[in-house]
Amino acid sequence: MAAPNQSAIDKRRVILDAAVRVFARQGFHTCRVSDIADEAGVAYGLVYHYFSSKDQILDTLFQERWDAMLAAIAEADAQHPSARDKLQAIADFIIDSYGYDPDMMKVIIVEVTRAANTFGRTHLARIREAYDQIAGIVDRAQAGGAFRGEIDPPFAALAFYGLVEQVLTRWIFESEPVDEQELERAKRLIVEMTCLGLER
Amino acid sequence: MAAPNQSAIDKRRVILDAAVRVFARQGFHTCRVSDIADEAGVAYGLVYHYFSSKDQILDTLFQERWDAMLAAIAEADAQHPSARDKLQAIADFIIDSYGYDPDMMKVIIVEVTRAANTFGRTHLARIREAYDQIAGIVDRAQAGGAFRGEIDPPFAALAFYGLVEQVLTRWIFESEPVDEQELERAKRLIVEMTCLGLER
Amino acid sequence: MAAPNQSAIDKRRVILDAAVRVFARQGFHTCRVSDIADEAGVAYGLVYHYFSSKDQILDTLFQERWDAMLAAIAEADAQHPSARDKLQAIADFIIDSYGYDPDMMKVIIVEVTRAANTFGRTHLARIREAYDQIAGIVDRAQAGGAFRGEIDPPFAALAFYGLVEQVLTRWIFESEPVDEQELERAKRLIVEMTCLGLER
Amino acid sequence: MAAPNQSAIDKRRVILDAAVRVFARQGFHTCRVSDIADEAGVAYGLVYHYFSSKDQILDTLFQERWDAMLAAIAEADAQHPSARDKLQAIADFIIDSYGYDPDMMKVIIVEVTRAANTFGRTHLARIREAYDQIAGIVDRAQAGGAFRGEIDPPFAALAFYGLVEQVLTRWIFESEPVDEQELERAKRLIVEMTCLGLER
DNA sequence: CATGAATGAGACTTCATTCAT
DNA sequence: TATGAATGAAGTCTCATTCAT
Repeated sequence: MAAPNQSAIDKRRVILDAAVRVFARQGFHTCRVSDIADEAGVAYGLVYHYFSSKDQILDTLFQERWDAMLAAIAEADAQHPSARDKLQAIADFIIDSYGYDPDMMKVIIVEVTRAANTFGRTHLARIREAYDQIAGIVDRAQAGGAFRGEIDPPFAALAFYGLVEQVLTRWIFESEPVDEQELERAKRLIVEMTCLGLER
Repeated sequence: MAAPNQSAIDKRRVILDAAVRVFARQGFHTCRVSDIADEAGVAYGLVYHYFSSKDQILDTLFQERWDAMLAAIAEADAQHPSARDKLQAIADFIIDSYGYDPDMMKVIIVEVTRAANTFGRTHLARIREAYDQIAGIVDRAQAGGAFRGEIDPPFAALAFYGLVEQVLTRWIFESEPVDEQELERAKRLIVEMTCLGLER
Repeated sequence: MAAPNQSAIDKRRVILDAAVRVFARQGFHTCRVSDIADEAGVAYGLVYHYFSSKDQILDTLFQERWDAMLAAIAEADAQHPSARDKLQAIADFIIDSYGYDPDMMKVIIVEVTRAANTFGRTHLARIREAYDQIAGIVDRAQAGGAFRGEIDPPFAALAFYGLVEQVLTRWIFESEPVDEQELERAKRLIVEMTCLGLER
Repeated sequence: MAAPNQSAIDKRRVILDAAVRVFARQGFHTCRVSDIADEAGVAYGLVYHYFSSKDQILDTLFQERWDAMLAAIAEADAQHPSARDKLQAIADFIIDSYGYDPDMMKVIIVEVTRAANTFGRTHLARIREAYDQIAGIVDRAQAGGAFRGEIDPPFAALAFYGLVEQVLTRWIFESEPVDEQELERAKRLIVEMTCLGLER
């Protein structure tokens, strides 16, 4: 009676977590709301008690995840002095996120991008924020002389994030789970590739 | 009855072209087969005379486009001696493809490449071929000493294609059309970024 | 725990009154039980503490109102000697009821009649009682010579009640509230029309 | 091949006719679209090929019927010189309509005319036209001296139509079908009551 | 008495696909 | 080749009702 029921199972959370698994497994368009309810072990109608539509579940998932992403980027920017270390921290965060919850990352990458085309127009601005923060890091590194000035920062952000996303996409399409060693190798190569390029 | 009607409007082509516009505008899952028929100006049933299903229309679109893509990569590899020029030719081809038919590229990227669960699965092997060809280019450049050996070729292919796709994705979700100058700038920066990296 | 809470707000009454407003505003079929609870300012489940179903709320409303109606008719019949005055008293009661609580009358007229078709079969006998009482008034007036005998009493009851209902229906459909003067005019005309007819 | 398929069964018509029976039997809100499809003997989806919603079926039914009603009133007004004969012709038309297709009249009265909140609202203006035409008949009869001037015409229209509707409503809620003799009696009494009133 | 989370049957509507002409 | 009516499975969402607290 003193504390709000912390021990009680938060059904909303249960549904959200189940949705991640179902979206990852079957895809947003292919799965049914009943699949989510079944996966969560709750009654059909309860999904609509907490969410107004199937779309809103995906929306919520994206928002939660993207908030964490933006926070991590800000944190990376604040913690590290060198641009390379900042990018490394961001890459680490995203790659570790995949290691921790590959389903969630699959949903974010596969479904939200697709959805941005139709109902997710709202999220575009939020997604852009991440790019802008990364571009800011590059911009300041160029000003400070650590990065060369030929590549304009927004473009550099595309390259960095594009590589990260491509790595995740590759993992997503592969059937086998990714081991710790592969995660570490990816973290290192992403930053190496971004900072040094291919040419000797 | 005598000659094969070459002059007659190729309805199959008309339907395919209409599908590109409709898929780009509404998304594959959101549009109806009747939308395609309407856009093409043909009767509902005719779509099913030429295609066995809605999926098959997208399949056909992807195959046509990806064949062209693979041919262009092979051509780029054959025509140019330096790895950098090869990559430039590939980037040029893809960027120009977008300039020529942005709807088509939008469909390929949004509806096929990202459709990990449902659609993309089918075409995975074919998509992989493109990566492998690019990786091959890098591999040979490393062997020849033009590229440094720290980045393994498949990973480099991810970086290159990831950047290209990211640029297109940005354009896709922007409302305004992209002008010629922007196309040229992108072509240059993609190769510059890939080959030289950010660090000075 | 000691005294029966007379001063306590009678939640059952609150719910019933709220239901009248909600049914009037949205219609019985269109509104949700939660709308009633919201309007009443009580918890969802409390509605089901006092009523076994949504139907039963409408039932209760009808019964309360129709009891009053039958009592008023009996009273009118008892108080006045002339048939015309009896009819006038009945018309006055119904019209004044509308003036006092138009929502309630709207519900009775619009929803119960509709409902009679489906679940309200029960109320038909009770509704018939009102007609029968009015017919009885006419019958005795014909026997006493005040009314001419050409119209059989049950039919006359239809004409009288039909006119009253039609007047209310008109008001119900109109958006603007009805003023006192209009109420009085209707009372007068209803009886005039019923007793004297149109022809000179 | 010459004539447009006149002999072909008009499925739209079949669905409409089936809807009348189903709405009359179960009520608009209580029946399912599948009930209509079953009653019509067509596939579920065909209902939606011809009508955009369940509501629109009822709309269509009302419009068809009310057009006939307005035409009949206009015809009655044009054909007969005396106001009493005009009213008689109108009463005849409505009563005969019930005799011919009681289900249709039940639907119009129970589901549309009384559906103040939701449905009727849309058709209000059209319904009003009928009242206005009847009021016009009364108005001219008063001007010509055939009717006395104490009752204002719109009010007289309420009385006339109210009685007709009340008679039909009575029949609707009685279980037994109405015989020819009863129809004729009603026609006569409606006009008699309206024109002469109850008092001697 | 009071609360509102939980249940799940059921309705409407959509739309890919088929088929008779 | 071409048409569009016809089919019916399937999915989303609603909401009356129950129940644990």
